[in-house]
Amino acid sequence: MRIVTWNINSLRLRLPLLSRLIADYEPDVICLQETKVPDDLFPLEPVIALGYRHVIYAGMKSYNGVAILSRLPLNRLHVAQEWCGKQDCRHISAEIDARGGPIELHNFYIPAGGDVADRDVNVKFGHKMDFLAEAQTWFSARKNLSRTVLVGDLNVAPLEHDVWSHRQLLTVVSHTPVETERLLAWQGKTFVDALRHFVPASEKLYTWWSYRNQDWRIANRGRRLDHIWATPDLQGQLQRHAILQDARDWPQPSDHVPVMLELAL
DNA sequence: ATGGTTGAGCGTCAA
Repeated sequence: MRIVTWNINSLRLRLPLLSRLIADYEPDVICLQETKVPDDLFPLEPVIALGYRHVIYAGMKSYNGVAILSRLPLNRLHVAQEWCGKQDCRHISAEIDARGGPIELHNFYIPAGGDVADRDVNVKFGHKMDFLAEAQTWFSARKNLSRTVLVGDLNVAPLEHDVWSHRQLLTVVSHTPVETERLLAWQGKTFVDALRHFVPASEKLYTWWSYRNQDWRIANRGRRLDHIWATPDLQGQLQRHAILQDARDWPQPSDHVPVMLELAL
């Protein structure tokens, strides 16, 4: 089973790129963030035409928005509709009908957190920290969580080599110690970092390159903001991963690239 | 310290 997560930064604008992703990588399940489309305008017909008959989404005008597109049957899980008391379309979850039993899938778009890493002067940072804490609480209350995959744009690069310069980014939102500690506390023993299962922590690994560099490849000031976690019982099924870097050079690209996990299911 | 770019959708705001 191939699962892709991608912050697409407007689904309607990048439908042609979605089609390219599908042609190149044939994912069974695609989790999207920043769809930026209200539910009544969701491009359902084109998505179905691409072969994804099982589709769930939660979108709003202009901002945020998450969706799961699947070739396998899905049951939407109506849990935790609200995070931090807001209905701002940052989480959607489903059970995937998989061989050997259902897989529980969570797709998150964590708040970016604004520019200043201080909740007293920046409410967006406070929101991000509260969201991470609430997510940790929610998952730690789930006893015996198994056969669960969590993906998304978590907007935190937790490890030293998840950013181009650990030293220079220690004060930059996404890599500050309070954020990275909180993200790792959420991951805890509940989840395995599936990408780092394949790529040692000593190697640089990025999934996002800013639009604000003339040549992203030459500057290579990347960060690993997009993640795939799995419960430890799935560790033996982790088969392959891919960071689809080439997508950063597709026409009118997202600043995030798709990330794929293949499970032996 | 600052600015650099992109998207949604028409105000700037968010990233």
